[in-house]
Amino acid sequence: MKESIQFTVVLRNWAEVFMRRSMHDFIQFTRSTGLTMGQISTLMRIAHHGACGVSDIGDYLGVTNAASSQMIHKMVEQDLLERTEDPKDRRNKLITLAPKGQTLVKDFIESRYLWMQDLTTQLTQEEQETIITALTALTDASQRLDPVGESSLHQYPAAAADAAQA
Amino acid sequence: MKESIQFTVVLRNWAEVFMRRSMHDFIQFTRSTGLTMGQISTLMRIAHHGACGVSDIGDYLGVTNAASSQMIHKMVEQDLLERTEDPKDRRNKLITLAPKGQTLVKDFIESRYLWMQDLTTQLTQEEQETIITALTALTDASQRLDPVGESSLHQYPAAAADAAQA
DNA sequence: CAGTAAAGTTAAGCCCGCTTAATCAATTAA
DNA sequence: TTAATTGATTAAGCGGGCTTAACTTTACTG
Repeated sequence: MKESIQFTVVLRNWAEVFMRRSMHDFIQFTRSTGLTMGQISTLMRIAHHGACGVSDIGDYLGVTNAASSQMIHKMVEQDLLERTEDPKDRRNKLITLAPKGQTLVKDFIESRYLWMQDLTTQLTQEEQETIITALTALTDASQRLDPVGESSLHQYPAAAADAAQA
Repeated sequence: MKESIQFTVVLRNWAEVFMRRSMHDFIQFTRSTGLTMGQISTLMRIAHHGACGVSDIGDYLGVTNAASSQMIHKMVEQDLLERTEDPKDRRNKLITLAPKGQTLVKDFIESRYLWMQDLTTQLTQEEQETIITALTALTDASQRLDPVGESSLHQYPAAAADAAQA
């Protein structure tokens, strides 16, 4: 059980480092873009989950439909989102990412990626390979625990690796 | 260079998974505690860096000293922070964590830890060991790139592992 | 076809974080 | 000792996010 104790400590330490750094960068990001927490989270949600309804997003954020509708209205005006009618049920609106919104999501993820890349520049080749294995396992585990069908962004497929290369 | 491409993809995927999940949990956390982004970030900052001045925190958050002072005032009233005079220079105030603030930081990190722990329950022993190695390397790299002297919370030492065990 | 339910939108108003500007206290410089 | 600087606080006011409540439109149901 010595392993278990070490495991706990390692996970806590990493959670602390990642969250502290992410919180700070996140605040900078909101200031530079003028977006709120809820708006960024909405962009991430749609990028991962695909088209959503107004109520879906409201539930996701924990606010009323009215608040969700108002937020989406502003984001459509800013060319971050697109709002179309669901042909199946014209009461529903399908909220999707506009190109500008997609770019913002990419930038948001990129800022985290760049930081982690920075961390790894000083690591040995072996350590980097270990990290590849470990993070792949964690990402896959996340996918298993919270599976999602459609996806416009989630999980860069291996085939897209070349395009993803800077 | 095939290795480099794979590395990029893995880091981006993990950054996406971690941030999306963290954003959502973070919003829930702010709602349940009634704290703002800046307040939580302030708690994390002090927990990691140690006692700060009012201006330090303002700079860190990117707001004016007035805003920082007002925020701290409220947090002191809520027993989250303590404010004392710096004996070296009585103009300075030393802002530190009150017990309640420490607990909140721990809870915040704990929520991330629990999620990651959840992810790993399904992984093999080998994979878990790989993760220990990888995250330790990343945490250490972060420490090297952003070293800090004093610390009230940062980096659970190995000796404290038993106490950290649930 | 009425009647009801569901999804969104709009409007009015509250709350609260942030800014500017003025003020106080403590330190440093002339 | 006076003047100037620095750190922090307070007050007034703006802006924006969120809520409740009323309303519109579309879909289901008896």
